[in-house]
Amino acid sequence: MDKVDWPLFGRKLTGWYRPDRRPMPWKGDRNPYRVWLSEIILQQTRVAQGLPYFERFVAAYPTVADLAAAPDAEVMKHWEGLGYYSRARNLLKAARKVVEQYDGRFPATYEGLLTLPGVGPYTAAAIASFAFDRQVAVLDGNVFRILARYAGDPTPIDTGPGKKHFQSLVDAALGDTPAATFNQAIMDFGALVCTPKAPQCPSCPLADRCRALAQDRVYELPVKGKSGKRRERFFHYLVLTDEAGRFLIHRREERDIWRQLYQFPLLEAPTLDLRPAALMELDEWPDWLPAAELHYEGRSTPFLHQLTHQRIGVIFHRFRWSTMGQLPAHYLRIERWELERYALPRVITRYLEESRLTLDL
DNA sequence: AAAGCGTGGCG
DNA sequence: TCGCCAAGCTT
Repeated sequence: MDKVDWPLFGRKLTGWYRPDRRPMPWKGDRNPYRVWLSEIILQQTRVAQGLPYFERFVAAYPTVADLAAAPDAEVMKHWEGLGYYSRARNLLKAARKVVEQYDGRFPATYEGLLTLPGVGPYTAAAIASFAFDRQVAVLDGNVFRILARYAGDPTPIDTGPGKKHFQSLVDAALGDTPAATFNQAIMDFGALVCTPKAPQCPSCPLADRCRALAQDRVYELPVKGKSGKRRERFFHYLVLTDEAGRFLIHRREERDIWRQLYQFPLLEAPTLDLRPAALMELDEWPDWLPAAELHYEGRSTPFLHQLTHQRIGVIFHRFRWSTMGQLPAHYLRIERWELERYALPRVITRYLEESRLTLDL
């Protein structure tokens, strides 16, 4: 097998590249704060989905010092709906670290950037190249796919050795090409030409040297292990209101999805089909909630909430709890309108939208 | 080192 | 409908 001519790959790639083919508000921006913010938002997230969040964060927090000074709950609220909420928690940690330990300035090297929470190899390389002109290549999903196809390389991409292997390939491909341009070009190329599902091979400028295309293996590459099956879960939310129509909520703290987001009291059960009486029989039923004082007011239709590794059936059970008095620690009694001030999982905001339409709440 | 972490769009 | 996957990181 002949060795791949990586310098040629780099020349063709940068020859194809035009910044305006895929406009993004942060493209060409060299401000480390905005580069970092955009890269965190775009981790495992499509540009179209992240874009409004970027605008919102920049407007709310123009500088890293503004962000560092923000309350946790406010940042989580801004992040609401974007998913992977550890990014928001780490965003704040990193902003505070920059302010407190780095005098308000982002580290200007790949290694320095890696010390920030939420900044891994990809993000450090992106910031180092875009904001500080460091000669480092990014390795993201696009790069894996493009290189695996171009080189016809069946090395699995989701293992330690595989990542190291493709890092060496992209390093070779980068060569002396200015890294900011190369990195932007290869990611745009992956988004516009060498796409996962419907790659534009007939019009691809790299087609004449693409080994996957020559061997008709484009759709088999890159190789990755098969995804495990989804965990099934069933959530029963208790929507408890007092005589004034106030709600009971609390913040999720456990190592699980939606940490630091707010929700109604939750019972997780082995099934979705539970009547109120069966609900109260569960071991999980909270001691502080006297079943005799509750007046059942109906339940929602089931919601199916799909996550990458879980499918969650969710039902909201409405109860009137007129004597709602002393609350357990960490539970909040709030007005209906105050709900909007808390960061909520998507399934809960969807329920609230729907129940507003049906006038249930 | 593998598993866990959200949400939405697309074929 | 369903699985894949999108500018990954942490533990």
